[in-house]
Amino acid sequence: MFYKSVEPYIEKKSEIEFKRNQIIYHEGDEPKNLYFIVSGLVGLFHISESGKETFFRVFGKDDILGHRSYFAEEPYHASSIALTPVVLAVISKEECKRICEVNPDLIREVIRNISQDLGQAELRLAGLFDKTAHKRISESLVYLKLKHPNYVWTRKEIAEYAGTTFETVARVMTQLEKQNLIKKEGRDFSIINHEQLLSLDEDYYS
Amino acid sequence: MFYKSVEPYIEKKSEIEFKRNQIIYHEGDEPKNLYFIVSGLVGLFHISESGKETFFRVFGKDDILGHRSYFAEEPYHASSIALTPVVLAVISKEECKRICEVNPDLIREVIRNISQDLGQAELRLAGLFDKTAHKRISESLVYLKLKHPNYVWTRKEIAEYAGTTFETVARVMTQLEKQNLIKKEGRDFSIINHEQLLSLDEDYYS
DNA sequence: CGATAGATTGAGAGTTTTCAACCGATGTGG
DNA sequence: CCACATCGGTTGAAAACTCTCAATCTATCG
Repeated sequence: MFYKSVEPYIEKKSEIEFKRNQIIYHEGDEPKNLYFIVSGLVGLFHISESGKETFFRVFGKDDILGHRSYFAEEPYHASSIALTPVVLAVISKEECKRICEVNPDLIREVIRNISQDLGQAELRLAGLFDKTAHKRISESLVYLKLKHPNYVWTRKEIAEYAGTTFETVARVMTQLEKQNLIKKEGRDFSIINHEQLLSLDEDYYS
Repeated sequence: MFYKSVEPYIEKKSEIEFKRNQIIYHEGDEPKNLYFIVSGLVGLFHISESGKETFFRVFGKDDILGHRSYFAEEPYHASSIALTPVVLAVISKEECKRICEVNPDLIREVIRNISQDLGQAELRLAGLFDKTAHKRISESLVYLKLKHPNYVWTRKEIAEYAGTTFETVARVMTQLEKQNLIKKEGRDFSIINHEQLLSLDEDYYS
């Protein structure tokens, strides 16, 4: 959505390609560019001291990337990794500054987007404290699958999004399949009943 | 910090007062105003279905309030509550829009602020998944106490910030006092050794 | 000084993690 | 095109951390 509204204003455009699992930028680095996704899927991950990974956000076609650190004027707090082969449009900080000045819409868009992400992050925070792993996993399955139906999410990615371990994800998915709420298909899965999956009471044990 | 840079541009100014524990706005409400804190302390809390509360953010003098929802164009995702007696300057959405147009600095300030908060929220998310309650509590003690040294934080508030229960906070604080890292003073406490408190190994059990 | 909100401490329960072993899918080189 | 290597997934059992519930204590304030 972003890229389309900014593209006309770009003067110096360049594109880069990344293979699956390649790192686009590292946690701790100073942001030098803004990126827009031309094609592919990108995940934003944080790795803690103990080595545990957390999956913060997913980005898809036309999404902007690296904007939080750029506008926060901070180093990256997490690393962006290509989940599929990815093509990015790169825009330098200087160019971005210029575009923001001639086209205030970009900044309006970005501030709305970041504000929404902040709300979402805080509600996830509350959920991590409040909800069982079972519920968080159900919600993550719906969120991730709806957002990118064609990508095959690994148990590990789901776990890192939901804030749990891949073993727990596997267990919960087995249980959800027995309840006919999802269907495992190889390593992929599909959702049979969205509403029930989200309104889960989970006092069901087979 | 915000209020000072915006004040000169305000045409219609009005102030409201709140007593301790009064609710400034409710989760779910549609934002109609922006608020600036003239004096006092405000907490942003979310209450989940099960009744568990989470403490998202603190606001103090000159901070802006209600901005996330305003810029996200969403209803409030949490409630703002006066932690002390509070005086707020109220600015209508219309006025805010006008100010943003004549004074682009406000929006630059806000986007930086929200971006930093998003980073912080996501790192808390990662910490909730990764760190022990003990460590999260130590960090919360430092954060809250440094930010507002004169406010007497309750165990409940600390717990809701750290993502744990007040009983666990009480236990950890007792332990930290035995290690001479903090000192309990009535219901208040002071920090004796910041660095050690943050670099805690916690394999220490007395 | 009594009332009340907040704090402490103990013991037991429960979810989730951890560690470990094993299984199955997928993809590649011979 | 098969065989094997590898990555991802499943399942079990035990351990661990934190929560919950409950009883008791203590600041603080009218």
